[in-house]
Amino acid sequence: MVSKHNILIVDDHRITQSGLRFLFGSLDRYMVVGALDRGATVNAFVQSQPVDLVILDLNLPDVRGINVLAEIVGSRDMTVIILTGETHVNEIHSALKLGARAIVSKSDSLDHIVAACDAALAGEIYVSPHIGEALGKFQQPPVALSSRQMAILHYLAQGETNKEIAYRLAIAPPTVSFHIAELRRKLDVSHNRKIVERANELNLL
Amino acid sequence: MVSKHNILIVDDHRITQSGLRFLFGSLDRYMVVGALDRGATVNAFVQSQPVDLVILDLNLPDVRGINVLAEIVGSRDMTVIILTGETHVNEIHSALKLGARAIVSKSDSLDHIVAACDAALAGEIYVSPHIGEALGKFQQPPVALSSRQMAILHYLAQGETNKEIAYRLAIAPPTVSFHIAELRRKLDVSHNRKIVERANELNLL
DNA sequence: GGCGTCCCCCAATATTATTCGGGTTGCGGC
DNA sequence: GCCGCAACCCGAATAATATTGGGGGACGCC
Repeated sequence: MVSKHNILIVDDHRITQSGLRFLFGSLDRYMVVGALDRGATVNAFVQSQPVDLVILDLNLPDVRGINVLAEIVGSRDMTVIILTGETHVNEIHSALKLGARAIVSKSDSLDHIVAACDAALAGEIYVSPHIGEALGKFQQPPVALSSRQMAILHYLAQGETNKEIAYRLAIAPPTVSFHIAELRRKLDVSHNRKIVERANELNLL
Repeated sequence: MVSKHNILIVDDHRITQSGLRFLFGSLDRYMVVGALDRGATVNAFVQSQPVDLVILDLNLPDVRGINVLAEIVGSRDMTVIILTGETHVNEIHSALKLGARAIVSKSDSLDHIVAACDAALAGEIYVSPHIGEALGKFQQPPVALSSRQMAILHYLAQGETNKEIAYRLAIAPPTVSFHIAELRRKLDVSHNRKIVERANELNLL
């Protein structure tokens, strides 16, 4: 290998940065050229110097990691992989859709992290076993809500009363109740007070 | 220093484990004797071999880190410090109350982690700047709920109806409504549907 | 077209929640 | 003791919400 791959680390945990630096320090084919703890600074960095691979945490203090991804991906010849602590299924789907080339959990072994980098740079898509398992558990809940039901769920989550929702949607209050009853049925809960909670569990919000 | 301090790491992020191993490997006075990623295995470990210092993550996959702390602290001559990713104020207070000797954020620099270990072993209590700042922001708003209000809030959070709550507490439904109105007033929300949400924000649950 | 299905809507009615006026208890201070 | 105060409780009237039953429109399909 004639030249090393330049790696940029984006993670607010200093200890994680340190661990990654140590890890890649032991590998000849990689070189860490920077480590950032804020999402807002990433774009400037990748435009100021060549970066081949970005290792991005989804959980940053200032910006949602997913937004950083959206901002930098595709702008130049650069591969982005996600290294995430908690596993939020819909964020992972979004990341892949946006063009992330690999997803690894911080709970995965170091071997998996390296494997993800190698695979991503080779043009493959890599999802670690830990993440894959989590994705498997969440196989599409077959709860399909109509647009009306979705809208009402949305307002419900804001804590609005039926009357307010009725006013907003320009329908009669009993109609709101009707849709809420449908939500209760589809979400399989007994009380209205549990609907929002359940919807959050299912990532319907 | 005649002997090294034995450190046990408890953190589900392998990369963090690795970073800590690397960090303490560069310090003569410390030695990492183990790294666990499950809370359930901690107790067995500390009883099987001498451990001077436990570095504990609060966010573990199986058990709440705070419970692990409660289980192991005081059982023997052992110091526990908390190394946490997200900063949940009430958990931090609980941890200190339970006997944790230091709190450090994963976002803190490595120097702070080492400082926390040194201070904790010296008998001091150490709270990192990052954590201290977060604690400062949250200066408890003085929302004091009566025991009745607390009980009703609890059932409310379970999604029960007024009638059910009335039955459980053996009081009349209108009385439940009365208490709920008090909760609305004290929590400063306009709708019942926001009470639980607000209570969670204020860590009243 | 005719049929089935799904989503949407509403009025009348039943159920639940809230407000209001009023009462009890317990507790610290004058 | 007596006052004020706060927390607690209730019944009856009122307001809000849920359910039921019925109907309309859009779509796909034979």
